[in-house]
Amino acid sequence: MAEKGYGQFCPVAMASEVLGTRWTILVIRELLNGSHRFNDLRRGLPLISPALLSKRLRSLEDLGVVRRRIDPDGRTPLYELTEAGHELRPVIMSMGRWGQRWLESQLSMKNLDPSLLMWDMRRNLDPRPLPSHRVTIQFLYHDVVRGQSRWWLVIDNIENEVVVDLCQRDPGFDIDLYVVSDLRSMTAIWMGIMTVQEAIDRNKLTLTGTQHLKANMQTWLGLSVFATETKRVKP
Amino acid sequence: MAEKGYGQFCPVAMASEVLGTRWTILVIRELLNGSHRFNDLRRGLPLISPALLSKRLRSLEDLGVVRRRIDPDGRTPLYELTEAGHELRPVIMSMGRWGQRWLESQLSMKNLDPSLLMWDMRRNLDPRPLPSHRVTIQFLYHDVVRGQSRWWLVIDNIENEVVVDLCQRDPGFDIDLYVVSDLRSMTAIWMGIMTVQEAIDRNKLTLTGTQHLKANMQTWLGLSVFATETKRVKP
DNA sequence: CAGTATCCGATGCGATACTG
DNA sequence: CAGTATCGCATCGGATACTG
Repeated sequence: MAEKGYGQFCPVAMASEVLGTRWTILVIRELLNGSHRFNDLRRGLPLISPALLSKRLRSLEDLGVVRRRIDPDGRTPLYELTEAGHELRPVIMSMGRWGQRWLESQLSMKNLDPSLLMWDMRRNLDPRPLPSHRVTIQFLYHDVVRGQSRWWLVIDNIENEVVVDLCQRDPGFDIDLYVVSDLRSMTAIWMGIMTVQEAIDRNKLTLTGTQHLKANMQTWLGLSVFATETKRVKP
Repeated sequence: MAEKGYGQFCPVAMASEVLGTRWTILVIRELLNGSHRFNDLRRGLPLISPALLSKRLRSLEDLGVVRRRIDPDGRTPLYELTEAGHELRPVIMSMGRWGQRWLESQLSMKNLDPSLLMWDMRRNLDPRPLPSHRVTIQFLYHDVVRGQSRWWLVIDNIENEVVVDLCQRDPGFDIDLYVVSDLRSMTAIWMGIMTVQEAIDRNKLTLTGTQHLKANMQTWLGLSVFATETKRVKP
């Protein structure tokens, strides 16, 4: 590697020079998804080392893609996208669409991760079909090691604002719905490869609880933004 | 680097895992631009080593993005994009648009390369405003080292098909138009940062030859596909 | 919580030469 | 023309521990 660049004035070359370094695209994806704090970013990127995340954020700041601010409330830093950063959305979206269409889901299924899945669910959950009082949903992945197998989503209305909380410990509330599944199936549902109903029919998913929540799971469980993209390779 | 992956089932992560390796995006760009032969690809990627290009093509083949065929005419291999490969066009285009809008042109201008520029021009030249007989245009970059400073484009009609030839040696035909410029200015024109007329007005470009060719240069010189994208950073 | 500091190892990749 | 073979190094980034 005498020089790191491609030596080309072509905008594609320039762009892939800066976006092509490891983790960069995923850091931007997290920012686009609404993570702003250092440790929120880490949560969405469990395998990145803090040193590297820090380095990437700094480079992106130098590039004019990320702006670092101090949270007016606390004194903790916040990272947000600049206009240039927001305009990367089409890049990330087109990559995701292509990945969903053309990469074997088998590949995805090698990267199962209950923590990431639940974190995504928390983010995309659609509270509209839910009742207006507090709702607690317990997830149990029976094929996952203890300690990562049980999760609780608590959806609440606090001052007319919907708050979704994700817990790894029993929050102590009455459970409105129990969701029992294997991790693979739940991930497949999330990715749009299988519907809730199909999973139930194949005995991959068991729902126990209030009828309303059971019947509307496909709706309140907001899927991955790429779920509507049709697979073009063996699903 | 214990493992090379990101450990995420997210389609964006999967896609950037395979598209993020060095040179991959540019190899696909070249294939999208219509290069199919190994050495044509090398010409569009002067800094890649043949070993690495070979390796990338193989990976892309394994991925189902590239198909390798034997040219029926000769016995030389041809590389072409599969359907999955063609669907990467939105990814490359969005990256290019973003690069054109948000990356300082100064950066691009560090990567000036007359050979790449002429190769691009040859490819994008629009013959429609040209006369139907053979046209020869000589380019002279007065600030470029001898051996890379003079180029000839020969546009000809052979059996009702327009053929554009790029030469580094005088083809011997009468010259219909002389284009004299510095490499930086010509590249800026190509990238849509400056118009032909502006370059002439600023004494950055001199045209000598038939009136018709001079007057229509902005048209027959097909610009970079990203030239219409407006710069959002200092041009 | 939000990072830095340090170290070190794997490996990606460049350089060069060679072949069918 | 279309690659393969080989070598060796730089460097990227992972692991770990520590700090304001």
